[in-house]
Amino acid sequence: MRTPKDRGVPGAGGTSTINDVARLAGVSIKTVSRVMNNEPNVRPETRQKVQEAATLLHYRPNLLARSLAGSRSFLIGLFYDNPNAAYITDMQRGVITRAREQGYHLLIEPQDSHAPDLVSKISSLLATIRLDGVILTPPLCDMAVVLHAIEAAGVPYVRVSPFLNPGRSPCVRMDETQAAYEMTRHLIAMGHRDIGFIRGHPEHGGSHQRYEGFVRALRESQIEPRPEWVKQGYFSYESGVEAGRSLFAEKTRPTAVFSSNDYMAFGVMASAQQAGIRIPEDVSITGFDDVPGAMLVWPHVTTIRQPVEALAYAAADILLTRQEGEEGEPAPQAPDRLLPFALIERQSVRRA
Amino acid sequence: MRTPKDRGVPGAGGTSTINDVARLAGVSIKTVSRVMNNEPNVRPETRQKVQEAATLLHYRPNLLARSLAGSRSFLIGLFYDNPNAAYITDMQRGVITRAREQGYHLLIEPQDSHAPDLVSKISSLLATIRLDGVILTPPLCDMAVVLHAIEAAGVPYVRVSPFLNPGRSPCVRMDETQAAYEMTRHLIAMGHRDIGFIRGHPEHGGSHQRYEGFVRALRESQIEPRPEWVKQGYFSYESGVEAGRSLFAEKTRPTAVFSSNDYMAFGVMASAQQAGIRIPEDVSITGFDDVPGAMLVWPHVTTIRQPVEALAYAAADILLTRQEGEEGEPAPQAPDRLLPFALIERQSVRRA
DNA sequence: CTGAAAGCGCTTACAG
DNA sequence: CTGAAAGCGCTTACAG
Repeated sequence: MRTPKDRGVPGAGGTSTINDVARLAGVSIKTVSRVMNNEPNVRPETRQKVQEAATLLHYRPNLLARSLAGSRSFLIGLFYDNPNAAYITDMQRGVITRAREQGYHLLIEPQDSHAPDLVSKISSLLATIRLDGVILTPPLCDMAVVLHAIEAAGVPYVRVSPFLNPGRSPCVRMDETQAAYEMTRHLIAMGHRDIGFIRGHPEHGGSHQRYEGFVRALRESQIEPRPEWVKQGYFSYESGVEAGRSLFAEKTRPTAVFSSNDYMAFGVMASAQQAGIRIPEDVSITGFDDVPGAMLVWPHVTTIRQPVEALAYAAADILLTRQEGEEGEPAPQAPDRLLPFALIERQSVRRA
Repeated sequence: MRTPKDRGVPGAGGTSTINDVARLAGVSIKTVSRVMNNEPNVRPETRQKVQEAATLLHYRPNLLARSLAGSRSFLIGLFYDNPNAAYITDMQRGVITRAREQGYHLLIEPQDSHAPDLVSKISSLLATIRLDGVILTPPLCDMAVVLHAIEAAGVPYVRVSPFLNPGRSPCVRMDETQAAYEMTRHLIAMGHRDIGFIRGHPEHGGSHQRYEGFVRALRESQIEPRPEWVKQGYFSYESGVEAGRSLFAEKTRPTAVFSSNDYMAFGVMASAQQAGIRIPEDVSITGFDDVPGAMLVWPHVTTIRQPVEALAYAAADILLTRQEGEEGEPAPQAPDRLLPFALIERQSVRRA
């Protein structure tokens, strides 16, 4: 008779434990622990003996036990509230790629940023399961209450593309302002001076940065943005349709429209089509993000490629590198990591 | 001086433990455990005392400790190898929705189904972290070696849309054959008799079922499928372009093309456009899946809506319901759950 | 209805 | 270079 969960013979179907390995190798469990964690101060022969025993028994350290006894859980949490499937899967892929290099796993925690109990949910989660780090994307990364809850729980976190509170935590980002600036410069270089703009969701920091880059490029060319050509959108296809309708109903029409993201650009294109406005013959369209759909619509959309997966990888890297580092100070003010974007020219823009 | 990880005063910033609650409530930790797990046999007053103490201390049972001591980890794993972002996020959403109802969390484990060490990776993962259940999607759910590894680890699993080995595990699915059958019937009802077909990736069971439904509907109307109108695709946009080119290069052209998924349908549409073939005037197109892009391309694609999120919810439900159930027998041969699909008519089909 | 003891599988802090 | 002891925060199996 053994414990209720009968593990049977070590290595035979059931899982073997550190005790099984220690016994087989003829050492203490502490030595097995040292070997498994690649700690120094183990005689080479001893190390090998242990490794052989571990291999023989198919031994894998139990993550849960390591977590409870030690100071690491080997779990990273990804918090988000974003309906863009491509963005989410790219983020996940980037984080997992880096996490796996170090034996970490990813817990995904989609959150409703408008839920009244958002903070208590996060606090509760963090108390229930000790995460070694959390990655935050917009708009959660700009919510002070969220940051506060995570800080209160003492969990390290990295923010992706934050807007508010720079310096409050390590961050990864691309230069959204510069990207919008360059896109606008591109339109101007193509001969456009009458350019409309569809703003993104006001709760997303990127929306403001993109607008800022747009205005900066315009003014640099002595063009004043015309308020009637700047429409508010919410990053959704539908909001793009509506913004497009409103824009194309103005007395005079711009020759180009810069949408703060691709989905809205698709909406603008649909509204143009309904109004009998041809793209790019009558009006040029540009987007932002380079989602897969940008190659699906016709004409294909000129846009900015966000390095989402690379941002995610970098965010995980900050978390895990610090983890491995000295216990001491949290690395001398880790500077934000800035990743490059790319302007992708396709068929939705033509010379004015 | 306390332990190295100084938790400070219970409830003040740090996390409180079952001991803190027991002390404050004046009971044993076993009683606290009973209350937290909603077990019977606790006097109402005792229960209340404990609950008050727990609330006061912001007590949350440590998931890792529960896992190690008990038989549950409160962790579900989702294994997949699928590039379709919408499918993945829908799956995740469905699983998480159900999992949260019971305090469970989701670990995502994308896998390369062609990796030579796939099985050892899965075995290793399962030994490292005791999951309470695993959900498998195509093509992983049809790989015998994968099923074997999970069974060897003694972890319950549910398969989504499996093709092979029916009855080997609980499954959730929609009737893919019937869906393809109905789509084909729809085309026939619209006057089409010359119908082409783009097959899906041969490693995905659905590919064969969809083709089978197509052929069945055709034969039922005394139409024999023409081999030169059946092209092999691989579920990707590019493979759709290629299949479309090949199809439209045949001496005679079908009046409709049924693609085994939407992305290939988009590719077929692109190849048609390049060949100067109008949709739906010259040829009707249908897809399968109803990905967001189906509403982005023009004309919008008539397709089959898969209940992905509902399938995921159902899969998690099977896992968690069994979890809660009797320890004894694994529920008398849980029947597969069959979920309804929907045929979505849009603009890519017209009467022949 | 309640609790004391043992133990889950590891790591920590220490001693040698 | 190695190990014995204690403990992480819970649940299990019992006893009363």
